[in-house]
Amino acid sequence: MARDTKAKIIAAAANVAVARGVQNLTMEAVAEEAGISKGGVFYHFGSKQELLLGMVQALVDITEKEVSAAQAQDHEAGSWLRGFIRACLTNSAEDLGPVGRLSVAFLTAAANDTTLLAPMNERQPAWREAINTSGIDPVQAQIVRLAADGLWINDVMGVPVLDAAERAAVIERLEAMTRKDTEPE
Amino acid sequence: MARDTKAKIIAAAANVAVARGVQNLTMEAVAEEAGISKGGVFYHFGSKQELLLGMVQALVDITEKEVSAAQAQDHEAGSWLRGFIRACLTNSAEDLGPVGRLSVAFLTAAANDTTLLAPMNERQPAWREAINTSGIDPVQAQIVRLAADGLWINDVMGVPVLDAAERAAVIERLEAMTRKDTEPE
DNA sequence: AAAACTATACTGACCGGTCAGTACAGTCAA
DNA sequence: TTGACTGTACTGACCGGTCAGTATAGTTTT
Repeated sequence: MARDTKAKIIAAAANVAVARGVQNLTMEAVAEEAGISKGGVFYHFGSKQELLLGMVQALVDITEKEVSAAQAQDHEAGSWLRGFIRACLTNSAEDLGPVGRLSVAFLTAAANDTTLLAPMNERQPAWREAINTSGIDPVQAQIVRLAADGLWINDVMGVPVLDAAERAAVIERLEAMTRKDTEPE
Repeated sequence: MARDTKAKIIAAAANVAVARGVQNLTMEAVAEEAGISKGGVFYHFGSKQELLLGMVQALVDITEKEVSAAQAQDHEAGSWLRGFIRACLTNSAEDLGPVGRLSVAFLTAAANDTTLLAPMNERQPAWREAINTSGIDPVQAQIVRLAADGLWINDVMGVPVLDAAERAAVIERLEAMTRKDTEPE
C-alpha cells in the first residue's frame, strides 16, 4: 500500500495548501488531513523537500497525462497546444481540478527553493520539442503556450487579470491560434 | 529620512531574496543587508507582512513607472504593451534589474498569503483598461500581455521554457503583435 | 526637550525532524 | 501448527533550532 499512501499524502498536501493557505502547509497539517500521524508522513517522505518534490512531480505527470488524453482524440496540427490549454485552464477559480490544486504546491516550491522545480524543468526540452513540431509556426506556438502559462499563474495567485468575458474570448483566440497560422508576412 | 530608510530596507530585502534565496528572507537578514538593526526594521515596518506588502507595492510602482517612461517616447498604438514587455523582460537571467529582484518578493508574497498581492490586484482594472484601449485588437492585446507575464514568471522561477534564440524571436514577435493587427477574419 | 530613530537582549510559539516502540502480515524451520 | 523471526507501515511523544515580534534603553535630529 506504499504507493497508495504516498498518493494519499500528496493529495492531502494539495488540499491543505488550497484550503488553509500555503503558510499552513506544515507536515503536521498534512498528516492530519491524510488521517495518519506525522511520523507516518516522514516514513514515506524523508523531508518536507521530498514531499514538495513529489507534488511537483505529480503536477508534471498529471499535466502530461491530460495532454496525452486530449491528443488521443485530436490528431490535427496543434493538438499538443490545445491539450495544454485545456490542462492549464479548465479549472475555474472556485472549483479547482487536480492540476489547480497541485499548482499551489508548485508556487510553494518555487518560492522556497527553485531547485525543487527540477521535475518540471526536466520536462521542458520535451515540451519545447512538442511545441516546435506541433505543425504550426513555432514562434506563434510558443506564444500560445506562454499565454496559457500566464493565465494559469495569474489564476493560481488570484490576480484578476481578466474578467469572465475577456477570459473566454482569450481562450477561444488561443485555440484559434493553434489552428490558423497568423504569422505576419 | 523615513522614506529613504524604508526604500533602503525594501531594496535590501529584494537583495537578500535574490542572493540567499527566499527561505532566508528573514527580518534579521534584511536588517543586516540594510546596515541597520532588526529593531530599526520593525520600527519602519510593523510586521513582516507589512514589509512584503511594501515590496509588492514597489514592484507595481516600478513597473508602472517604466511603462510610463517608455510611453513618453512612443505615442503610437500599442505603446503601453511595448512598455510592459520591456519592463517585464529586460532582465537577463543573470543580471536582474529592479523589477526582477522585486519579482522574487512577489513570488514569496503569493506563496505565503495571496492577500499580500492586494497592491498588484488593485491595479489590474487600470492595466486591463490600458490594454483594451491600446489601439489594437483587445483580445490580441491581452494575449500579448499574458505571454509577457508567462515569460516573466518562468524567468523568475528559473524554468527554462525557451532557449536564447527562441526567446529573442518570441519577444520580437510579441512586439510585432503590438503593431500589426493579426486578428483572424 | 520632544520626537524620531536605532541597538541589544530577550521571549514564545511554531515546526521540521527524530526515535523508541507497536501492529501485523508473512516466512520458515522443527 | 506453532513458535521464532523478519520487514513494512505506522504512532506519538519529544527535541532543538529558528524567527517574528517585544521591551527597553540609548542616541541623534529638529
